[in-house]
Amino acid sequence: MSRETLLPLLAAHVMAHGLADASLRPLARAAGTSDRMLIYHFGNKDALVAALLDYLVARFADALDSAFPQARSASRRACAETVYAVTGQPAFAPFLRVWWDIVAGCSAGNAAYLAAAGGMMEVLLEWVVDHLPASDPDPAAGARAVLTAIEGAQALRAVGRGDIAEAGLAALEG
Amino acid sequence: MSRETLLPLLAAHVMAHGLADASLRPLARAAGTSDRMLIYHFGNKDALVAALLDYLVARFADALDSAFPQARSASRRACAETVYAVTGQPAFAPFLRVWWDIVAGCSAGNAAYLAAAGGMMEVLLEWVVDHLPASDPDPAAGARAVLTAIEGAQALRAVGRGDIAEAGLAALEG
DNA sequence: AGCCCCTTGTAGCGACTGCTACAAGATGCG
DNA sequence: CGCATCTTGTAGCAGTCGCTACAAGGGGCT
Repeated sequence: MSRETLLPLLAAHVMAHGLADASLRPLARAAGTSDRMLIYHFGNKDALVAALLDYLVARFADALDSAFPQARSASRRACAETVYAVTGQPAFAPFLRVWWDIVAGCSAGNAAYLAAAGGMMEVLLEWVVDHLPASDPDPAAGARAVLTAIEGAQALRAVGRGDIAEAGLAALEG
Repeated sequence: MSRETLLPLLAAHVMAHGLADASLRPLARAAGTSDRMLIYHFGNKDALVAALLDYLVARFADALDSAFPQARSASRRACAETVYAVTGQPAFAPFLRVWWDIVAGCSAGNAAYLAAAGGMMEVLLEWVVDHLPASDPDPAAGARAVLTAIEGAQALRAVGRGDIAEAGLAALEG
């Protein structure tokens, strides 16, 4: 039972039950080991969470590549709406749940969360650039506009106001 | 010492230290009372948090009215950028911190948080409608577009990627 | 005076938190 | 074999969590 064997099991538990109030004993139970061994392998809880965040960023990149259409979108709006639609599927809910835990942690000043969030946004930004229409006049700016709209739409959906999000995305230019 | 006397003190502590992991004893200390009395006044912690959320929504509405210019903006983009600029001031950081705790709680399925978030979005939506240019062809749709962009920009700023947020807002139409 | 209700303090419950001391197997190497 | 290093289990630490049982004060009532 090494870190690498443990991480997928720990990540599964975190995606099912949230990251913010994950504690060692439930995590250990989910991974078929003991709190004692988690500390042995990772040193302390902070290091465990940092490793978990790294792992989740990598899994997020995988999910983007596998769950989304390969083709470029027809417009910035279509690109944003595609991401919004796909991330609205139940399979993505655990990811988003962890994501909002991370945003809240960043807002509280947690450095490890900031690093993980930065990685995720970098991955997503590159993905959006690659999926904008080839005709886009300014892909770098377009990707930032799309990403801003996506984040806002997901926040609104998370708080039960998907209606606002959908109207907001529909008003995106081009 | 009634609920009404307590709530401002409790809210101050929550805005300074976060809502997600606020616990009774530190809350009581901040309000100059005891955990025993918090339970006496509110019944249990869930009810206390619900009352606190109600109070925070009201304070949020106040803050919007007092901290922002009365005038209408020149464009949807200008409206979004004004809100982004004002909420970027240090005085607003505690509000945003609580906000992301609320979003994370919503994502975890907490009903009280969902109600509070819904109230805040309703307040904000109305405020944006009232501050769009009078010439806006579709204020309802425009406000939703602006609100989506604002939420996304704030999420990105919270995770340290204000650069993306600013470029995203700059690309907002009209 | 006597009673009662509202408010409050003290003390504690059982469950949980991250983490550690200690010791015992397991495994590999000379 | 004998020694050492890696891995693991058991038990427990001091601290926090939400909450409660019990009792005592205080003020208003008849």
